[in-house]
Amino acid sequence: MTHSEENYIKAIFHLGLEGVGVISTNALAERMETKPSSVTDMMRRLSEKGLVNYKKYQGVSLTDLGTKMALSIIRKHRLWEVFLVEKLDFNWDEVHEIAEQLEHIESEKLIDKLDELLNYPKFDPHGDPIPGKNGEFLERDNLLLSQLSIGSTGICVGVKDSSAVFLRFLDKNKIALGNEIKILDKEEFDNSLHILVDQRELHLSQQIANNLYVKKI
Amino acid sequence: MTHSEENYIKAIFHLGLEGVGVISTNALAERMETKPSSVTDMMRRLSEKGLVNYKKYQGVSLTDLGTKMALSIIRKHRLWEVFLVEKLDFNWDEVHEIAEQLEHIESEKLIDKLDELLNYPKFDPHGDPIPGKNGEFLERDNLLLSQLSIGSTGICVGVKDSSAVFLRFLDKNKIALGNEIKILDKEEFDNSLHILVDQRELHLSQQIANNLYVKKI
DNA sequence: ACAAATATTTAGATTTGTCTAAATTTATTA
DNA sequence: TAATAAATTTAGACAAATCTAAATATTTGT
Repeated sequence: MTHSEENYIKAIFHLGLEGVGVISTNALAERMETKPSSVTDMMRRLSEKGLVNYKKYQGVSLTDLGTKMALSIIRKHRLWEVFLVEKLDFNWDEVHEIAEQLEHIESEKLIDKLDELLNYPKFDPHGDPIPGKNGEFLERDNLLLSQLSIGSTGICVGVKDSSAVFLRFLDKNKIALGNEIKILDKEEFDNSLHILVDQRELHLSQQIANNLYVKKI
Repeated sequence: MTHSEENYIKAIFHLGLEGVGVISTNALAERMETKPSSVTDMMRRLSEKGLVNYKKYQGVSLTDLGTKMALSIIRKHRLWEVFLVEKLDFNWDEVHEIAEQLEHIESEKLIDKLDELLNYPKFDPHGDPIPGKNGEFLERDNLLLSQLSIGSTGICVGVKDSSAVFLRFLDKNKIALGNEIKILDKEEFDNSLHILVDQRELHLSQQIANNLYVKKI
């Protein structure tokens, strides 16, 4: 597998998790920041290798083999992210780009050893679950902070948007994974929230609340 | 820089250290396991980028910029090798191939942090010196075990051949970097050696002795 | 259900890195 | 030093991954 092929496989997997239904050439092109014609070419190649189901004009999906590959790449990506944060002291907003490169390193043993060094983590620094060595993959509950009702409390377990800007916003406001967040009030007008986190009262826009995963307690 | 370009730069640097004089297209082709015509193409490209001095039929050498690049890649390679051995418990015969991939990861900060994690090592697991962040590069004394005279003692400081077969031979015979080796006798016929290492008497062929670097004491 | 809009694919070109075969230059040696 | 051998470069081709522009298919709206 080339790096490019791996990146397409990963993108198809992520689109599959997000949206429902088939994945269109255009959607994939947008995700890959490339042109639809390039996607068509690549789909033909991946289809020949048995990694995707592709029929002209019918959209694309991963085969079992393709899904296995995707999980392997995502496992590598997320383990490397944990390594960067836990062992090399990177901030969670700096690790994505480096992990994008490291995820393509080929060595089963390397990943197993890394997993061991990190003590078999189940989640990456953004709260995303790390697929197991044999492809086990438990999706996290996708309850968003914006879905909690007034008065209830949740533990922050992940971010939906893991862009550096969003992560730095959370840092600035001292909101971290593991924090308890209580919904004090909700504005009817814009659905913004008044919350209590760590003894502090904060005001969060709906957009922020839409990008924080919580576990209700 | 593409991976391929980096590999050529590295190969030119290593050939420069080994042999004397200019580096020929054929020598580089052999080292890169490719065809001379491919080398010619690549030399033109690297020359345009200012990384090598290249004139048709005149051989090639690195520019200052090319040398800086080579040292940076070698630094990354060797730091990753230390990481694999020290932190992930790999044997010294398993790390080269993985480091060949890792050396192409782009992130200055990553390498600085790795250097720090490993406590600023000066040598890799094979005893090769690790270039500094600013391009400092001290070549190791290149005294070979085969050059020691009878009765003298040296500390094993490196291997010239770092192929897995040779490294496993050393493991099998419990010869490791740091060991003291005393030359007990030398056979005139084949220049093989009788040595004392770690209280044990061993018999080494000249070929083995030609691939072990020592520091005389 | 047909025309217009949208999505997708095809055709043909480009870049990188490679190859083989042919041409050319440099080195050797008789 | 001239011919032969060896080394090197050129020419032309190919695969991967991309692009633009044109052609084709599908979807939508009236």
